[in-house]
Amino acid sequence: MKATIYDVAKQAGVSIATVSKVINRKGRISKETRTKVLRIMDELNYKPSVVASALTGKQTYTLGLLLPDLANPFFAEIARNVEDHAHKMGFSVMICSTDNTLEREELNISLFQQKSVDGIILATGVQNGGMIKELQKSLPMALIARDIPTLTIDTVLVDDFIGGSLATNHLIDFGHRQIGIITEDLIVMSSKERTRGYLNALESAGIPHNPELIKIIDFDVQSAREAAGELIDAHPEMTAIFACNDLFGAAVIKAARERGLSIPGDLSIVGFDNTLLAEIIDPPLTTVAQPIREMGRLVVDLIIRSIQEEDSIKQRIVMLPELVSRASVSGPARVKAEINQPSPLT
Amino acid sequence: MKATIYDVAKQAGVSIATVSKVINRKGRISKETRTKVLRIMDELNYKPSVVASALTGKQTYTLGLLLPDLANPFFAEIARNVEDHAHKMGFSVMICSTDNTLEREELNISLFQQKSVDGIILATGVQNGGMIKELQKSLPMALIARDIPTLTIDTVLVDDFIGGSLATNHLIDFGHRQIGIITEDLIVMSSKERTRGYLNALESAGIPHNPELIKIIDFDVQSAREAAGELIDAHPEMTAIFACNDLFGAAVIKAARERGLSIPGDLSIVGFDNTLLAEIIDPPLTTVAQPIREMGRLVVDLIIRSIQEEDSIKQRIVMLPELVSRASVSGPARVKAEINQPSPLT
DNA sequence: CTGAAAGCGCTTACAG
DNA sequence: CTGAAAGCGCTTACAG
Repeated sequence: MKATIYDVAKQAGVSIATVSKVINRKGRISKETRTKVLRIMDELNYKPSVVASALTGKQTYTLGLLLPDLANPFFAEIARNVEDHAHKMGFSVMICSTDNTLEREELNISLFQQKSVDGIILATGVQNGGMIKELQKSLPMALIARDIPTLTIDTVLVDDFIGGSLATNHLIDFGHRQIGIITEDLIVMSSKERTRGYLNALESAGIPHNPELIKIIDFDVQSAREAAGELIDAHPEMTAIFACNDLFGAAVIKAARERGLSIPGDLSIVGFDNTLLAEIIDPPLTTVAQPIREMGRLVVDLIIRSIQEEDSIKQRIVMLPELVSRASVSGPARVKAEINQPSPLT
Repeated sequence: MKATIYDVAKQAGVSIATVSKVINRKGRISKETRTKVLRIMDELNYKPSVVASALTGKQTYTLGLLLPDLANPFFAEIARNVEDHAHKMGFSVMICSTDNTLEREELNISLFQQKSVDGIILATGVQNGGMIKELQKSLPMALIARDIPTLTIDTVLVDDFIGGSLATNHLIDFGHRQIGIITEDLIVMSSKERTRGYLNALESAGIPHNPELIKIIDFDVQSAREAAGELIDAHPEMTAIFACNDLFGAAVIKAARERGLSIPGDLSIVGFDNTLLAEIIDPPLTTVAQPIREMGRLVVDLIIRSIQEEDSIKQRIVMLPELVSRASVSGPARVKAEINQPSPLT
């Protein structure tokens, strides 16, 4: 029913080799037969089978993308941008969510292999560097928004340490001294770095850090909300929270409001990622922006290069995050009050 | 380098036909050779090539999913659930965003065909029923969260008319009479139906509807916010808005807050979809829930059935939406005031 | 410039 | 129960 290369060849009165050549613009073909073959292909609505040509040693022109959870806005935006640029480069993308379990990760990678994807992009937190190292020999891989420093592998990510500093300094600049942080498990590299950035910013500002102000939680909105609540209840002196992603930021807003706190009046909040969420939420969330679009474009470029060139030089592209100032941060109430009072010194 | 069926056959001292049979559990194979082959397969870490077996007339075990925008939380959640159930059934899924343009839609469908996907799930608003009808002959298709009533095609969607009524009646029950609506272009079936539900609810309650309270806009958050602003500014008598999706609902909240209105005190809002957004936002958004998880499961089941059975009976599954009551709705201020005043009659 | 033939890694009758 | 052979729809040397 669907036309094959044989149908085209027969109709055009040439061999399938010739048809193949005009499809792939390879070898020398006379203009006449080329146009004729092209015309027949069009008439028959012939589309070469990717699976057949893949079997002959060519590519499948599909990429695998592994991420923790497609329903998470940050990863959904990553996926969208990877997808867009991949399409532009002639690749489709197969997407799998792993919920960060090693089991689903291995399963899906093995699936990708069976389906002969040309390369795999990982946005997921495998700690299993050994496995990846092994796989990498036979299949191009790249990391996005993740880091496995021990591996020679194409990587594009944001400097999370700087991001954490940026967020914390912003708060410090506004006069905050008691700053809480809510972060994911520190085995996740990006969380660890953001937390390091937070600690470093405090230290640089000469603010002693209080370990009790650090909450490490699982990645789900509910725990974020509870953690924020506990933090707020236990530390009335705390005037600001750095939430290590926008989802957590939203959760902090909720917890604060439930306790009758106004934002930013009673509690300032800065998030991370600059997803749709930060924009849409009320108050709009001040956050550290990852250049998601650009990052998506870059991983795709890296992996395609590594697909097309044997032994391409691996790169590690570190983007600099930027603070996007919105409405969830102000000076702490105490400071405000001081400012409003006529200073005794004037 | 990667082991093939030949390697396994040689190692096991059998023919490739035999290996194939043990892989596919077909034909009669002695227990001994089966275990032997299985052992060798394991030793060689052999995984059958899906592309080779696909070429032999079998399936590719991949599904295509076409949606307007993966970065939109509603569709991201659809994608996640489709993906999950597809994996459970042994299928991978290739995802493409179309931004609802016909051009990208056709392009991506054609791509899916070249890659020999086993079936296509459409969550996208093609009006091009003719094309789909044609394609359907050669390739199983199913619709999710979309409707093309003129087509005999597997479909699972929510009853948008009832959804619209539910939302509006909820508002009416709370005493609202001047209810605005913000909806996408009415050529999108679901929007049209939700709006019909809204009108019908008003009519049933004997409330004359005011055409000026209906805002039809493009699908983007910015226009939603502007539209909400205009509605609020022009109609101080309006006490509630039905936003045809949660994203719009969030935009309405913003617009209202910008104007110093309190929610739900001054303005009640109900959304649609019950995405993560509705939960995370402040105030939590009362909304009409689509059973996204269930819907994802069902389309996958439908399309797989239609892949496996020639001429399967097409189904159209209409789920009933449910109102999820949260904090964005209360009685209108006027009514509240009356309630609070000692009634002159007592 | 064009074509015959082998081969990619499987599956599927068919024969034994 | 097992295997030889053809075929799926292409591409790629190689010959002419």
